[in-house]
Amino acid sequence: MGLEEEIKQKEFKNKQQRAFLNLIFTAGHLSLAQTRFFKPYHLSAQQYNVLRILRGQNGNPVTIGLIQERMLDIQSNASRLIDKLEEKKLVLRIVCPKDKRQMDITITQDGLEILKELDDKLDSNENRIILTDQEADTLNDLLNKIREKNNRQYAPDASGGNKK
Amino acid sequence: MGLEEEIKQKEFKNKQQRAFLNLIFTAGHLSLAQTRFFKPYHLSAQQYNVLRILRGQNGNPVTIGLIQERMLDIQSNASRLIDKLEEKKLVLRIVCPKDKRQMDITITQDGLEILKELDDKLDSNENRIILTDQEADTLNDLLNKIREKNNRQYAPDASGGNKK
DNA sequence: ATTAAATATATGTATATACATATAAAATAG
DNA sequence: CTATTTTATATGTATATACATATATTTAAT
Repeated sequence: MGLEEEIKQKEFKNKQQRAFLNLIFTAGHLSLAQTRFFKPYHLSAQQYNVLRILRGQNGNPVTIGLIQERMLDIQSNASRLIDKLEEKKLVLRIVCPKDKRQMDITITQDGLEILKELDDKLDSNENRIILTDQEADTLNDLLNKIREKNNRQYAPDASGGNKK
Repeated sequence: MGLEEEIKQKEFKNKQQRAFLNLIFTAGHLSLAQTRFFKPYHLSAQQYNVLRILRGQNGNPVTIGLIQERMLDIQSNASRLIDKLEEKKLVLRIVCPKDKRQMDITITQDGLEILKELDDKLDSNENRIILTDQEADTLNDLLNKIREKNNRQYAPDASGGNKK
């Protein structure tokens, strides 16, 4: 079903607007699907993302800042995410002895296990993006292009207006 | 900058995974940009979306349900969104006389004016998706394709697992 | 060394999201 | 016509997001 039917809107200002709305719309769907996928594990997609980052370090501790930097969700509060993961005993957080401002975060055995379980489950579903290699590349390129423009226009401090 | 540099991850399982992550990542950026764009007007992107739906009705009242149906964000709480818009006097909400369960929502003059202002501002920025017509079409098609698969796999009630 | 600036992380707060449940009115069944 | 089911909307609640601000520690300046 095309975007037009889904949101019952026939008219778009131009193809760019339609693609933009479709992007927001589709991402919303995917992110809801993700939320639902992770829910039975009492994890959010973000938390899963953090666990993967940690696993990627092969046991080396990682700071909150580094996690923040690598997260998909740019405004995410890594500190509170780690809180949640720590509560669930999926990560360990200790003060870095070299620099007491920093926290050394590592993934626990429990964390690794839940990741394993999720990976298996995701494998069987990961073909949820059912695109050919070429299509996936095209999509990837188009998204990069959009972000490139977007980054210039909406830099972190560009408020985009200042009405009252 | 490609996704690889932005999230400092060189390895993806496959092109599909990279495209999927890029989609989530890019949408996050766009939606943050939207949030910031609307902030000076004390509106959210969703609220703007609702106002546009209302304007599209040319003065005919619209029910909460219809708004919900047309919204980009599928799980959005139209009822509470209308609350906010009513507080700001941008919409009018009255009980429908024909069916007292329903609410008749209409956009106010204030609502129309703020929309006009935003439209102008958006016009000058709407080229933020700087794609050719052909690229925009391609993107649109790819997104539809993704959603199509996704809809089948993650139907509203498909929990996707049921661990504790 | 002492004060100021920078950095890493945490916390407060207002709003939004996801979802379950409640309330009220209308439609339908008997 | 009364009881039941369905529909339209609202509310409660736990969690997440955006962002401003606070705290602690290190680095730099004088």
